[in-house]
Amino acid sequence: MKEIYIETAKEGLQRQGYKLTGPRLAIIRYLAGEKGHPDIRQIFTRIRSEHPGIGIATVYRTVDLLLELGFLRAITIKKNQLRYEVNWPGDHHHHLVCKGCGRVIEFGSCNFQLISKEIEKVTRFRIEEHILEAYGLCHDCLPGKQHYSTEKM
Amino acid sequence: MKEIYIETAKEGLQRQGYKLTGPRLAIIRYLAGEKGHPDIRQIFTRIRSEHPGIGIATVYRTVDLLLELGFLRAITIKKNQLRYEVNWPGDHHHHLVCKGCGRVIEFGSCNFQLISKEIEKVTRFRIEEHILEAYGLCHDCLPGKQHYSTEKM
DNA sequence: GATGCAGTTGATAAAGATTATCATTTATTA
DNA sequence: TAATAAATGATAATCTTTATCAACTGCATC
Ligand SMILES: [Zn+2]
Ligand SMILES: [Zn+2]
Ligand SMILES: [Zn+2]
Ligand SMILES: [Zn+2]
Repeated sequence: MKEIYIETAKEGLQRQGYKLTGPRLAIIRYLAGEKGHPDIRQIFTRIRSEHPGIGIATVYRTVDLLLELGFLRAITIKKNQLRYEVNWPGDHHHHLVCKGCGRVIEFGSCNFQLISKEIEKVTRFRIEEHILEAYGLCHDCLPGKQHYSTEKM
Repeated sequence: MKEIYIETAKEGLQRQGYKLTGPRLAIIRYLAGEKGHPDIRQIFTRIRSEHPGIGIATVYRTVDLLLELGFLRAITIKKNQLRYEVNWPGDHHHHLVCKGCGRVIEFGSCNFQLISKEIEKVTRFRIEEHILEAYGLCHDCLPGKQHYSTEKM
């Protein structure tokens, strides 16, 4: 799976005329093995540990490129902080974020395609992608409904 | 509608112990009459035209406060740029953004609630809100499928 | 394998966005 | 009206993202 992704990304870059450079390969390999949802800063520091010379600008550039080519997805865990994850083929899922502790859970039960055709017809748009994020409280953060006692104490 | 929103927001602020200040009222009134999806900068410049002394920090603070209290919603039109809109009671809608021209259309046919209960059961989260944004091409941007000819010319 | 070149990189400057600080002002209550 | 805590505006400080450009490199050609 991971190897297939790496190969597919490499082929994709080359087919579109982009060079297979060391920094790009390092970023692709790292992302292919990352299970979480790192932000730019995390990607940068992780890559730099085994590829010390890399610059932050290259990370921005490569992440943008991988987004454009569809090898990455961007998600919004919290305001003003984009996070990234591999866009595994056939793995369509979304995220549930706990507003208490920040925990992120993925869920695959998306029913957007049930209404997208109708929306396309009405709006005459061609819908290519969508993002869906749900926010709430996880089981650990639920019980203490301290909102009343601590909010304006 | 607009007046009701303004009154509700004023009451909401006071009930939670926040002062009804000039800057806050100016921002609330402006937002109540805004039909689009302004960002912080737009809110700031609009408010300043009739409330010249206001500082950008106050706009940030007030917008954050209104978000927390549920009087505003944040949406993501494009990467790294939050935009805001009034959270009208009973008006649940989402956005369709054209990747070509940036045009934004709202649609109300959301079916997320059909799966949210199941997700809550499985994950033991309590879901409080969700964001859904669709991206694609509007009718005007569709015809010229110049992607092939211009992309790497 | 050497050569040429366009694409890429890293360093760093520049620009923008957001937050922190703090003296002054203001809404609210009594 | 006076007392008080909250809020504001100016601005410094911090972060984030983008622009610039000389040096470097993958890759095609020979
Ligand atoms: Zn939690
Ligand atoms: Zn989906
Ligand atoms: Zn809207
Ligand atoms: Zn919805």
